[in-house]
Amino acid sequence: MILRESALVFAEKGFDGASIRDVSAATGVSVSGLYYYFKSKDELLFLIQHHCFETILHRLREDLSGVDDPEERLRVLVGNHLRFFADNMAEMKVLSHEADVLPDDYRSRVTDQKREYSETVGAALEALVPEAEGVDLRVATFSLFGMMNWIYTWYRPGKDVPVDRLTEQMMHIFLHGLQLPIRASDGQTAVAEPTSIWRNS
Amino acid sequence: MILRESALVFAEKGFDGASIRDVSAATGVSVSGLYYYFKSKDELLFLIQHHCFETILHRLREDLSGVDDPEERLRVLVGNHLRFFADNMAEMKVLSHEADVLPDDYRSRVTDQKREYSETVGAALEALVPEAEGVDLRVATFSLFGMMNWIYTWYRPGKDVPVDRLTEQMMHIFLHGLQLPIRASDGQTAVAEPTSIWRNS
DNA sequence: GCTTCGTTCGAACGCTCGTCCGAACGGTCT
DNA sequence: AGACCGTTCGGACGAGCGTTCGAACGAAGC
Repeated sequence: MILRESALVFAEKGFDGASIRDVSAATGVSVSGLYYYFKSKDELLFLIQHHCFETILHRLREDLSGVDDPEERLRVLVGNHLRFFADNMAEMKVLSHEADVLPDDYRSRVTDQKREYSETVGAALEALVPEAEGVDLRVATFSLFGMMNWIYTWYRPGKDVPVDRLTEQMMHIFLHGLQLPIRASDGQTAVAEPTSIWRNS
Repeated sequence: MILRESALVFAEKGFDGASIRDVSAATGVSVSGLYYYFKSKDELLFLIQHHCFETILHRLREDLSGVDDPEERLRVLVGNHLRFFADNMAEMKVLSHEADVLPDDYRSRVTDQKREYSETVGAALEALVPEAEGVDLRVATFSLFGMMNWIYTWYRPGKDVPVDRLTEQMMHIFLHGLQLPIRASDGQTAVAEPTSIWRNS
């Protein structure tokens, strides 16, 4: 598939750093042949990103349907995200890196997908910690995304822990942390109040 | 300062996407004037990255000296990282994005700095959870880095929570998570064993 | 056999890229 | 005054960029 090969090239050299001729060499399709399939280099990038989000959103809706428990929903979500990431590292690197390179019309369509995705995550989180009024949901959401998305910089499938364990571990960090005892202000150890730092004031 | 203005340009357009003429326009220095200060575009990028790491490493060593408590060391580390990030969003975006664009000789020097930095973090973490043999330190370390580094995609100084609170919140997530009760396998709630998922087998 | 259609390509277009050259500037020394 | 020096610049260089055009292909329909 041309999209996949192109994604590899863009992931390695960056979108601007890779030339159409690089893509041509990698895919075996002539330069003008590429322009038969895509009407511009921008559209090629858009198609990669759009197809990627389409797939991940599709799978997410499928796997989430019928799952009601908030924590379980989050687990499904993280598992899905990490599995897709690990299976499509090149595409996801392109997705993370070249988010704002596209001209407005293309970009807004990808942004819409991205918004739907992160709102799904936000909703799952909100369902999980509804009791904490004034929770800084934004920080929590993006911290989770940060953990997950950053793996394209270090994770090597086959050498690092498998995706299932990665999911477990990140879920654990996010829900329970390293689980050190929390020091109370009187110097003794204590269990944290769930909402201790989650209030906004 | 030329380095700072250049970083802004590179952050906005990407290193390959930005031309020397863009940098010239942003800095007010003529194109050939720039080549009086830097012998190539690559060197300009290198100087930005190198100077950035130099500063952050310098401050880190300063702030860490005399701090012995492992948890406190981690707090200093996270605080430093986030503060520097928030104060130099453009440079840090360039640092994150264009890490592997440089030719080998430049890149290896930046990689050395990066290694020193992440080993400092790794050591702090190891000191914090020494009791857990077979801890997957790698996952923990990069999850923390992910949370922190990802902020360049969403954090807006002045609009989001201040850096101090951000530090607090990320520390809390990383050490204690959202603090939901952990379900034991018999269906009752229970307190997690600190090392529960941190063993490797 | 001839035409049409979807597909593929080599070669060229105009343009922008990173880099370099030679001249010009304002000081400071003799 | 003249010579030198660090600094700055306009303008040019070849290379490579994204994109386009017209020709060539094999298969399908008449």
